[in-house]
Amino acid sequence: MATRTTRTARGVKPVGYDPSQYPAFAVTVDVVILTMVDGELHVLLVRRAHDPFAGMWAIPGGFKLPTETLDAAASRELAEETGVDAASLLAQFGAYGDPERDPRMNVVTVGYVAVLRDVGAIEAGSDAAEAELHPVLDVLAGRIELAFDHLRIIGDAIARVRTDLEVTGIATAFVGPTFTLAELRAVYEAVWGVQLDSANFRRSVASEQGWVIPTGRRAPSGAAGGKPAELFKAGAAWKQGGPIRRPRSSKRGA
Amino acid sequence: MATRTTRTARGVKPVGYDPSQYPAFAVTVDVVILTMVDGELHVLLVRRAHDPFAGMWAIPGGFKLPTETLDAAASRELAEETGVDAASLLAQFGAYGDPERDPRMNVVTVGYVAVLRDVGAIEAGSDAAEAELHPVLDVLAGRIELAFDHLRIIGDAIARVRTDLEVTGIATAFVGPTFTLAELRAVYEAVWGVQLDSANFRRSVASEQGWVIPTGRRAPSGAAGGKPAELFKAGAAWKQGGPIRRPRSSKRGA
DNA sequence: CCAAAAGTGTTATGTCTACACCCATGA
DNA sequence: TCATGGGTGTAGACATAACACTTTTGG
Repeated sequence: MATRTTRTARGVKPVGYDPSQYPAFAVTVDVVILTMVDGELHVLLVRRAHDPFAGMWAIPGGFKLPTETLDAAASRELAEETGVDAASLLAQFGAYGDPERDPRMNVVTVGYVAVLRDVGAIEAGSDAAEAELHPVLDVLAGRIELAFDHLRIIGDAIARVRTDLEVTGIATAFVGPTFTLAELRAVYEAVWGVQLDSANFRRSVASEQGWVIPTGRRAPSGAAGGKPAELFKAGAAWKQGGPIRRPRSSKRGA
Repeated sequence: MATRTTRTARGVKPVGYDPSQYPAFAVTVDVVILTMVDGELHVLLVRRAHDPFAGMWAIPGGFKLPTETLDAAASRELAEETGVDAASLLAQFGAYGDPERDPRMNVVTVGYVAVLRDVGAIEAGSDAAEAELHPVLDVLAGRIELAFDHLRIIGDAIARVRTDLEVTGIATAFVGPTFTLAELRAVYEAVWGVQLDSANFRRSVASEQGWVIPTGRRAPSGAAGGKPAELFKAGAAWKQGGPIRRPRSSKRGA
């Protein structure tokens, strides 16, 4: 029919293509950088120096260049912000284009989440007044004033990480190249807000092959003593998902 | 430090905001419309009438207007394409911005997936040469020539639906307002590419309360006879996820 | 020796799977 | 009455959860 033909010609892609004829947007990439500090999930925020939203906290981000992919833009932003060069840690989780999300112009932003260990060390070397780690619980509870729609973006990032923890091997990104099972378990507990039995956790991860590989070395005990924990490195099985299923009913709240 | 301050001022959002100073992109929304036909997952494709990629198949889409949200743009596209007005069925799953994805201009597109019943009936009323349902297996196998990066986009949409089937209540979107358990089970089997035991499926869905609500009515038997199946409608429990867990090892391939 | 944390063993309780069997219908 | 698909029952395999117990460290 005529309407369908018209729609197809108009809707799928423009036929005549004077770019100025189509609405122009700025495209940015925002990166939610998550890390564990003292068994609690934290997010890296930067303080805005200028209006709009001067003085408020925001997640780092920047413009996509016409010559780079979205993934490359996110990778570049992550490297500029933390010095970490690890594109594999980045996962795209959403796009945001509400008309009023930036008061100055039409901006569509694409959200990426990066899960890292030791952002603290990297970040501590720079001006703490400009970039800081905040507990995600504080952020999600609204106790931190966030610029733009960044509260929503961070919330979506957390939701994504929660399901990715079960479906992908993202858990190993939170820990270092070698880690104890307690460290790995703390990741699940912090992200899901649950308490996992250490004995059962060990069985799920260490008895089946491919998840963790013993290094033979041991981590030093804590200040209060305790048996030194075995150090593992991540196996190949994480490519196909995670060994831990999210408990269906959690005893503790999130 | 100076570098960080500079980065923050530059990276997060522009301070001076002459829009022409920042790279301009066209922003489109593409909708992957999925439906079940004869127990097989199908995707709605439209044939392109003009270059580039004239004659090839593509997923429907169109430009985002500066005055609407991304969700609204997707909703509008879905309504224009199928006549279905159901924003709740739409789920955003990815953004695509490779520099060369559109040979004419810088286009960033945001992918949405819509899961519907009876696209067939709607689509049959219009010109079949312009819009057609194709089995996703054919598409993913590369047997259909697709425009742009639409093969990748469709692949991502399927991957999203596969996990959403376990995590969200999207399964009910494939079936009508009332449905038999065999219809619902066929959704899982088609999307996951597995065979589920009908007896065990019934137990998971119908013995626990909140998933399906009996209507008292029965569906007519098929041509070969058989006991008429009970008709159910979806309960409220689907808001918090699905009752069926994806089997860890599938007997049949996907 | 004592507290603390790692690591092992054991048992009860669910959940998943496979399959046997009965029920209701169209041809 | 026979084939077909809906629906119920049930026993074994498997997974999960809970917790007692042993091991190894720091103080």
